[in-house]
Amino acid sequence: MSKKTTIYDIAKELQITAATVSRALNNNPRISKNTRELVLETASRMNYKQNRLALALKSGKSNNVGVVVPYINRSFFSSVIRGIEDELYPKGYHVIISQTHEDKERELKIIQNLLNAQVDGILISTSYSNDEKDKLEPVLKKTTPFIFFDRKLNFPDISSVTIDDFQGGFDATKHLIDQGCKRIAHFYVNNDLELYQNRLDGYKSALLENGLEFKPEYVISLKSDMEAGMKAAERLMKLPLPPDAIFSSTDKGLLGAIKYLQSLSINIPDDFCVVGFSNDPFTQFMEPSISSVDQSPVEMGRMAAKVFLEQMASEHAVKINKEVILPANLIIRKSSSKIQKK
Amino acid sequence: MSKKTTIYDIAKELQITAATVSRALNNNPRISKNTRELVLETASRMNYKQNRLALALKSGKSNNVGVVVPYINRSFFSSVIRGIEDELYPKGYHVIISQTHEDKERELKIIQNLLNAQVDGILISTSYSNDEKDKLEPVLKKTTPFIFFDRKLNFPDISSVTIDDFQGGFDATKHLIDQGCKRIAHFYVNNDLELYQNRLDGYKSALLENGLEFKPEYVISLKSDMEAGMKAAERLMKLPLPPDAIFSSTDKGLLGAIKYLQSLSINIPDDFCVVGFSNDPFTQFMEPSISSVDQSPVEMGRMAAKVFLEQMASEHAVKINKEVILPANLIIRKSSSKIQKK
DNA sequence: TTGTACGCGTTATCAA
DNA sequence: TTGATAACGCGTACAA
Repeated sequence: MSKKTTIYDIAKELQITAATVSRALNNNPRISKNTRELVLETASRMNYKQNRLALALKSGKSNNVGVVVPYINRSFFSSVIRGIEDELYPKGYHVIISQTHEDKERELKIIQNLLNAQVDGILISTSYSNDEKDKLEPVLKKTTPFIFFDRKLNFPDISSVTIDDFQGGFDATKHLIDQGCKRIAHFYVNNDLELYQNRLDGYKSALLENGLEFKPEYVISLKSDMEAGMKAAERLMKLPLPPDAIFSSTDKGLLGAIKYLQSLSINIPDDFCVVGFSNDPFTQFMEPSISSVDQSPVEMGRMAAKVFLEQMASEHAVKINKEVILPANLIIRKSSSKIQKK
Repeated sequence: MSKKTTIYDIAKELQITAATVSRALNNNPRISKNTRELVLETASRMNYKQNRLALALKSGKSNNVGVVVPYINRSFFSSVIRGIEDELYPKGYHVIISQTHEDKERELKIIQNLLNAQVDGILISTSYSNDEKDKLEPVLKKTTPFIFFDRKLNFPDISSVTIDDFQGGFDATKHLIDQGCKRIAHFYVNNDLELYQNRLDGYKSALLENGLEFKPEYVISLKSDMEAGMKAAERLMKLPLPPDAIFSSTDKGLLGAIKYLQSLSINIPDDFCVVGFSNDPFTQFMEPSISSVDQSPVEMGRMAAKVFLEQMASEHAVKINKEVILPANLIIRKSSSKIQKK
C-alpha cells in the first residue's frame, strides 16, 4: 500500500536532517541520546526498514553470495547449500542459488550474471567440461572471491574445499579386501572432473599395496544412473572370471548393479560385496543397506562458507589460496559386511 | 584488479555523455546507429558489465525473489526450489534461499530481511506454529507479493499453490481398500498445518464411502521420523485387533513402521499393505518398493513461480488471489500390491 | 551535536 | 540525436 518509509520521511517527521537519522540508526556515537531514542522510536512507529540495495550500492558490498551447482535437488548439493546457508545467514549474507544443468555455457552466463548482480563472492561446484578450462579463466581473474567445492578446477589463486577422494577410494577398496574379496571391480565415472580419477587412483593403490593385481577389464566407465549400472554389472558378470566385489564411484550406478545381481540370485554380501560413494540417503534404507563413502556435504558447505568469510576478512590482502581437504568417511553397512554381520 | 568499468568510463573514452552510453546499451531508438555501434564495441572492449544494484535502486525492482523453506536439503523442498529456479531464471530473476529451521521467530526475521533486501516477491512454505497466525499477518500486508506453496496459511488475498491433499488421502485409502484391506490405520502428523488434516479427512472419507468404520484408535499422531514410526507401529500391533494396512502421511514414519513389521516377520504386502505420502526418492529403491502419493514438487515450484510472474505482470491491478491446487498422484508399488504383483 | 553536500551507477526527463 | 540534470536511499567527510 503506502510507499516504503525512508530516512527522509523520518527526518521530515522529526524536523531534523536525514544524516542525523542515519547516525541514530547506525549507533553512531556522534549524536545525543535524546535524538537517538526519538529517531529509533519514530522509525519503528513508521515501520522503517533499511533499503539494503541503497546500502549495497553505496558501500560496494551487496552481502549476497552466489552459489552455483549443477542441480540443487541432488541430495549432495542441497546439503552443501544447507551448510553454506547455515553458516552465512547469521553473518548477514544472503545466498543466491543458480543451477547450471550441467551445461558449461550456462555456467559461464550464470557467473557473469552473478557478477553483474554484485555478489560478494561465488561458491561453485563446476560442471563437466571437455578441456574448456580457458572458458572460465577470464571470469576467475576478477577481484570477486571464488571458491570451489567438491568439483574443483585447478586454477592458481582459487581456494577450494573438497574431500579426500583418493583416501575414500583407498579405504573402500581396502575394506573390501579385508572382507576377503579377491576380484574387486570399479565403477568409474568418465568425465574431466579429477575427483573420479582420484577415487580410481585410491582403488588402484589399495589393490597394489595388498598384493592384488589391477585388471583394466574390471574398471567400467559409466554414467551415474541405475540403467548404466545394470549394464555395467551385466558386462562384468559375463567376464570369464567375474569379480566378487564392486567399489563404485556412484551410488546410483551401484544401485543398478545390485538390482542386476539380485536378479541373478546372487546374495549380497555373502556372495558379493559392494561399496558405493556419496552416502546418498537411500543407501541406508535399502535391504541390504549399502556401504558408502560419506562426503559430509553439510560440513563441506560450512567449510566453503568459512573460507569465503576468511577471504572477506583479509580484505585487501594478497589473494588467499586455501585448499581444504576434508576426510572421506567410509560408512560400513550390510552390503559389505561379510565377516561379522549380525 | 582494475576497478569495474561504468558507463562513465565508456563515456569518457568516447568523449560523449553517460546518458548516451546508457541509451546505446539499452537499445533506445533515440540514438544514431553509428554511436550505438561505437558504444557497444567499446563496452565489450572495456569489459563493461551492468551494475544490477544501481539499476535496482533506480527502478525499485531488484529482480530477486526470496524463497523460504524449513530446510533446503529435504528432497521435497529442494525439488520445489529446482522448479522455481528453472522457471524464474530465464526471466532474469535470481532466487534467494533462506531456511527457517522450522522456527517461527526465525521465519519472521527472514521475511523482514528479504523485504529489506527489496526482493520482488516471496515464495514460502511456512513453518509449523501454534496459532501464531497473527505474527505473520502484518508482514503479509505489504505490497510485495507473497505466494505460499505446499504449506499454506489461510490469509485473504494471498495466492497459494498446493496439492490436493484430501484427494491424495482418499486415493491412497481407497487403493488399500481395493487390495482387500479391512482395518486400515493412519499415521497423522500433528501440527497446525491444514494439509495433514486434509489427508486425514480424505482417509476418513474413503473409509466411510466404502462401508468401513472409522476407528480413532487406528489413527496415530507422530513426528516425521523413523523412530516415531517404529513406536507407532508397535502401538498399533499391540492393539487387540491390529490393523492390516497403514496409510501414512509421512514416508519416513512409514519406513520405521516397515522396519518394525519386518522385525515381526510380517510380510509386506502379503500380510500387510502400506502406502506413504511424498514419494520421497528412497521409497522406490526399497525392497519392497513403497507405494506413495507423489506431490510433483518440481511442478509445484514451476507453478508457484508462474503465479508470481502473473502477479508481477498485472502490476498495479488489484491484488490477485489465486489458489492453484495440483493433483496428487498415487504411485502404486510393491508395498501395496497384494493382488497382482509380478 | 547536527547540518550540508556528495557519491555509489543507472535511467528518465527535459532541454538543446 | 545528444547533453545536462535529477533521482533512487543511504552513509560519511567536512563544516558549522
